[in-house]
Amino acid sequence: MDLIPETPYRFRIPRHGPMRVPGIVYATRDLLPEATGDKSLEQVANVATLPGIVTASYAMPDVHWGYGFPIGGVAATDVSAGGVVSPGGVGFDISCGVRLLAARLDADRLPAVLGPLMDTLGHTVPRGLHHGGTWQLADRAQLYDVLLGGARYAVDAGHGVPRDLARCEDAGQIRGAAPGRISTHALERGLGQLGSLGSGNHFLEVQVVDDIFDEATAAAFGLHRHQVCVLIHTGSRGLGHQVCTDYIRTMDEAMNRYGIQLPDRQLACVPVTSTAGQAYLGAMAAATNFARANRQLLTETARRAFERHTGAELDLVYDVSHNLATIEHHELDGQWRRLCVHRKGATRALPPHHPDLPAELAATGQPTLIPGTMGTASHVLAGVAGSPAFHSTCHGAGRTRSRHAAAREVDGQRLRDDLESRGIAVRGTSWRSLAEETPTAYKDVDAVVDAAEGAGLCRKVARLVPVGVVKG
DNA sequence: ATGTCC
Repeated sequence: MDLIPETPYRFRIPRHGPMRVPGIVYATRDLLPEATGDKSLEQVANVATLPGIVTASYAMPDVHWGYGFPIGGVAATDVSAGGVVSPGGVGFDISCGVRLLAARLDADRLPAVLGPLMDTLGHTVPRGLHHGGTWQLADRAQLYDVLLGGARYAVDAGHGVPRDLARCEDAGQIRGAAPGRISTHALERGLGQLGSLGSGNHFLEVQVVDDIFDEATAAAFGLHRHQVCVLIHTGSRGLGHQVCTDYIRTMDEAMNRYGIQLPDRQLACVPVTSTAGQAYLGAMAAATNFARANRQLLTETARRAFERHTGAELDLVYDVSHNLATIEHHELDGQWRRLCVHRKGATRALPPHHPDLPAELAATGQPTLIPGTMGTASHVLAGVAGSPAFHSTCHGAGRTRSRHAAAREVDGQRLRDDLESRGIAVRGTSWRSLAEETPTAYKDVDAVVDAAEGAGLCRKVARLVPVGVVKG
């Protein structure tokens, strides 16, 4: 497959075979997926065959192999031109995302309290594959309230403060949620999991602002150097996973009716305007509200731990999803089009003065949060004017090795000792899950955000480093 | 990512 370098930060996969648009990969040469094993660039080309896709099939600098679509992929389809929606373009963890909290506390106060603080977080943050959450919902009716209301419902029920909502994407509550389009099985899986972290690369970290690249924007976001922060990375748990599983099956069966032919069955999709397409988008929005309420509940758990050990309050900087499909208006060749924008392992980064931004963020552009891998830095970015890829940027470091390979090559206990010796307190769940998340299985997150900035997708605002990790 | 197989 041809991969033509166009700039130091952009490569092109020219149209070939059934591709309707080219592939565009934003990365440096060093960040491109390995030639062996990782098939993500073939996946970029496969996505370019989707009915209704416009402009290009995009990959972000953290691109790697995923289910059907690459992780780090962005694809938009034209709703009024037979454009499709695909669950594989969102991912299994619907509305997986990141929330950053800024403590009214500076790093010099940490050494005295870090151990007990991490112990409390370790004991009170539910995590791991099967674990239930902190908010035991009364019944399915209350779960419907969560699925319709998202973080807004959680705050209204006392699990947060109104200011939290001003700093959530979509004010914490995405529109169009249709809980009735979620299977009983998915509802049952979600019922006990609200306020839980999950596993894999999900984490809750205590971090310190290590570097500021744009003082004015950092100040507008509520961040300053040496400030203590909490970063929460989690999603919609078993509920979102089951929604994805259910609709992949539905669409795989329904696709023939629409005469859709694809190079990979994992791209299963239907027209946005079809019954199944509308049902998926309604279920996906409901799962998104679940994920946002989930991050709201974990915020409450973090606030209680900080209150107890430091007395410091935690202010929400921002909450953003990186696994989502949304209906958005974009101008293409001078015409405004209604597009279904899939971002899978990609983050929306609206430019300054975009109409969907709240007034207090209009001047800065959308805050975009990039969780690093365990023991490495995380980043705060902002959207920029004129960015390509429907105002999207990267979402994290991006895997370079499978979980299996990582666990084979790394000893979890030794990794923990290594992190502790570097001053990072670790509260994990199992040695194996720790080993699977070794930083050596990921790209260099600093290089990823530099490439994203170099490509004109966003700009850097602040860099944070971890001092305590609670790992799922 | 995920009750890592219905």
